[in-house]
Amino acid sequence: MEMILLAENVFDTLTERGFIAQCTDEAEVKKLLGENKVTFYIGFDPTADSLHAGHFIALMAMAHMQRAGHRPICLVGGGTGTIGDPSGRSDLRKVMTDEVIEHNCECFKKQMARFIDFSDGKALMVNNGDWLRKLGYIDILREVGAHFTVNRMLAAECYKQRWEKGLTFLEFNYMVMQAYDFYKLNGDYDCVLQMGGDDQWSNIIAGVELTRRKTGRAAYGLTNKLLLKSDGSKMGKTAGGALWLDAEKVSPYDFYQYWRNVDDADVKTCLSLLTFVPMDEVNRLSNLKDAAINEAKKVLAYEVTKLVHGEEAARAAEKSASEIFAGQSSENMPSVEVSDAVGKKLLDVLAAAKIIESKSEGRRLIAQSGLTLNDEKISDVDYILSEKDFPAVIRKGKKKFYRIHND
RNA sequence: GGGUAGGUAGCGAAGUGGCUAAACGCGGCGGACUGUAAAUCCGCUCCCCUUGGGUACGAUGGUUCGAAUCCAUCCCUGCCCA
Repeated sequence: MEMILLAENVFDTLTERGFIAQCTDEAEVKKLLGENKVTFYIGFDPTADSLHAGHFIALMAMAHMQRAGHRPICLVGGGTGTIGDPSGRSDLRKVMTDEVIEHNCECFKKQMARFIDFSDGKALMVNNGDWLRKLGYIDILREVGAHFTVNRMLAAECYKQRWEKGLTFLEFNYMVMQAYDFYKLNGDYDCVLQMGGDDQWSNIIAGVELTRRKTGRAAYGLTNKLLLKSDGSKMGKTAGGALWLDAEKVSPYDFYQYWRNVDDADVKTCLSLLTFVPMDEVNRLSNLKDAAINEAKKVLAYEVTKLVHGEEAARAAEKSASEIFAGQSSENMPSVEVSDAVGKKLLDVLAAAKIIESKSEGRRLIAQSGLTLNDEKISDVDYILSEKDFPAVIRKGKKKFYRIHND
C-alpha cells in the first residue's frame, strides 16, 4: 500500500481532488514532489482554542502529502498570532493576551495530532513564537525588512479589503513575519515548500521571495482552495459561528448533521477535499441524482466525522441521525440533564438548558408551531412540565432534537 | 496638530425633535413544498412576568413635556493637509 502511494505523485492526487488553487511553479513543484522527499510547512495562527473546518482542508492536504512520503511541519503561530493576519479581513483582529495565545497553541497541537502522524519524526511541530518573539526590531528591519519594498507589499491582493477601513502598521508587518518563518524553516529543516489556504497566497509569496533572496535557494509555494459553497459563500458556518473540530464546541452529532445537509452542488467538492474516498467513488457518488444523492451525503458525513471524531463517534452520529429522521427516538440524541424540572415552565427549563437562547425565542417558536414535546405540538407558552413528560424529547424546528433527563 | 466625513440592531444601510424598538436589503429562525438538499412562497427576527414593562441608535452631560434626531465635551474611524 505504502509503495503504491509513493509511486503516485501527490501533486497529481492533489490536482485530481481539486486542492490546488495557486502554485508558484507547477512544473517544478510537481517534479520536486515526484522525485524527492520534501519537507513542507503550513502555518496555523491560534485565533481560537479549536481548529475549524477551514483548517481541516489544509490538514487534509497535509495528510495527503504525508501519505505520499513527504515530511510536514505544522507551525502554530504563537508569534504571528500576536500580530494578527489582516489578509482578506475588513477589520482588525482582536488582540489576544499571551496566555490565551499559549493556550490556543496547545489546543491546536492536540487536535493536529489526530490528523498527522508525528511519530518517528515523520512530522514536526514548531511554534514561531520561539523565534519571532526573540527578534530585535532593528535586527529584523535590517535582515528582513531590507528585502521588501513597501510599494510591492501594498499591491498585495490580501490588503484590498483594507483600503476602506485602514491597515495598521502592526498588521502590515504580518507578512514580513510570515516570510521570515519560511526563511527560518528553510534554514533549520530544509523546508522548501509552504502550503496554506488561498488567502495566504500573498504571505506565501513573500516567504518564497525572501528565502530565495537571502539564500539563493529555490523555495516554492502552493495554496489549496478555500472551502466555499457553490454560491461562493463560506462553508463551515453554523448558527453559532464556525464549525469547530472540538467535540465540546460542536458535538459529533451536529458535526455529522452539518455535512449530511450540504447542498447537492457541494457534495463533490466536500468528498474530494474532506475525505480519502477514492476519486472514482467520489465521482460515482456525486453524480447520483435527486433523492439518491442523499447516499453520497451520508458517506460524506460519516467519513468526515470519522476523520475528525473517530470511527466510534461517527457510527454513533450516523445511527442517531438515521433513527431520529426515521421518526424514532434515539439514545444518542443530544441530551441535557436538568433537575427539579417537574412543575416548572417548559420555557424556563429550555432556556436554562440553553436549548433556546432566550424565552422570547421560545415564545416565537411556540407561536410559529416549531416546538414539540414528545411529539405533541406545544401551543401553550406557559406549559408546565409534569412527571409524565419525562424522559422528554424536545424537537425544535424540523431537525433539532434534544432529549431531556430530569434528575 | 488642522480641515472634513462619519460612528444606528449579527452585517449593510435609512431615519435627522413626538406617529421609531427604529424603513429596506442580507443573514438567521419557524412554517409550507421536498430528498434531513436547493430554489420558491408565507411568517418571525432586542429583552422581560406580553392588551403591559425594561433597555437601545459610539460615551458622558445638557436643552426640551418629549431626543437616535438639538447643544457641549470626550472616545473611535475614514479621507485630505502637516
